[in-house]
Amino acid sequence: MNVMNASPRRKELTRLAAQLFVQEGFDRTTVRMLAQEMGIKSGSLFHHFKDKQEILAAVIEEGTQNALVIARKALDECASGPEVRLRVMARAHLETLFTDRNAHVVALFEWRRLDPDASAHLSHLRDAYEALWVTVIDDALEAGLIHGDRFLVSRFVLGALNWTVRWYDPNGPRSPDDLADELVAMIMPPPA
Amino acid sequence: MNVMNASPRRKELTRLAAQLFVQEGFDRTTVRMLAQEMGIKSGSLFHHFKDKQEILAAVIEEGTQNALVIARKALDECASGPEVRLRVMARAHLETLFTDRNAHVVALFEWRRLDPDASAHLSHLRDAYEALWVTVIDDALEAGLIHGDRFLVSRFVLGALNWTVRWYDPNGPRSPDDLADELVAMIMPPPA
DNA sequence: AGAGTAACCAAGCAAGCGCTAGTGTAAATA
DNA sequence: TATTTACACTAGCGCTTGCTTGGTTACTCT
Repeated sequence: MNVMNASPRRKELTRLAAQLFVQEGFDRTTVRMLAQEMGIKSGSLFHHFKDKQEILAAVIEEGTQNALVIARKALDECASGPEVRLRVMARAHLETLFTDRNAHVVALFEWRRLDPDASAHLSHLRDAYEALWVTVIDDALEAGLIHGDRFLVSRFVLGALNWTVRWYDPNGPRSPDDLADELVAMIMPPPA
Repeated sequence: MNVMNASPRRKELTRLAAQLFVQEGFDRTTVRMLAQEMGIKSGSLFHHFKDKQEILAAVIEEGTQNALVIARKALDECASGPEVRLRVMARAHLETLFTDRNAHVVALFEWRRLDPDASAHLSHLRDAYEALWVTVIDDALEAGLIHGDRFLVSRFVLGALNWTVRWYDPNGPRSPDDLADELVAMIMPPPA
């Protein structure tokens, strides 16, 4: 088995796995299906991954890692006021959600299939990402841009954004940025 | 096999199945697990349900049916203005979501496991429910209570509400009604 | 040339899967 | 009283599952 996680082959296999996990769901995706999609035999799969669980963990880690990087970069590039930062954060969220769509759908809907160890490790990553959101929401609240309970507002906003993967069509007329702006507009009083 | 769907025994079995489906996920729930939870042997299960698929369909149908009834009743009982109707609808949504929690979690996260026939049948039920939402949102928009695209607003609101099943603790200090009110407050400009 | 290693394969095991067939039994119906 | 119906049982078939084993190929580095 390949001990190091960074092999480029492994990364490509992880991408393919993400796609299948979304198409079929983790439980219905067999190691034989995964292998076929990757152009190898099922036995060879276990050279790259310890077991099926580890493939799932790799998929989720990849997606969450990217989300964190993109969000941090987006926030760093704009040192502007809380309104812009809120919009930028929402845009960054949808950007990751739809460029790494497969990985994120897996992270959102197959998280519970992770074994406890992997779940604990990945929870830290996810918490780091959500912490970014909380600061942005806090600033917006303090500036009087939005109103309500900080905890509830962030949950509601993240829920609305995450749920987009269930209905949004990236090939439709609306861009992800449009979506983000509309959501921010919805929770902010109209410009006087 | 029991042809009629309305047997009280079957209804109880459906409730138990919903619980297991939430705990383990549909795919990981075996007919043997279901049978044990029901206090019978796995073979006996197929006297009540044609196959495993039909159990899933029964669970989802039960939940969606109830949601529709509760929402209609709530709206009928208040012929008030659009603001109250919006609040009432949000409350009704969360009320069903947490009294029939198991069934709804299954409906939200295992829908794709339905075979095409069952899915088509149940889609009509779900569409009827969502149609209620659209009228309520439309009225609120027309009254100038909220602003934005009718399609996007309803998706965002439903997303925020549905996502609560992932983080809300009914035993915590906040009631579902509080939650509903906070969400409505979030998307409405503060009272002048 | 020889050693080491990453990537792969064919074959198959043990366990578990959904589901069926056939039977027993107590209560409801004729 | 005879027959049907509802519900449960035992036993197991045919198949798929995740994963292992033991070995081969192709490439790189010394």
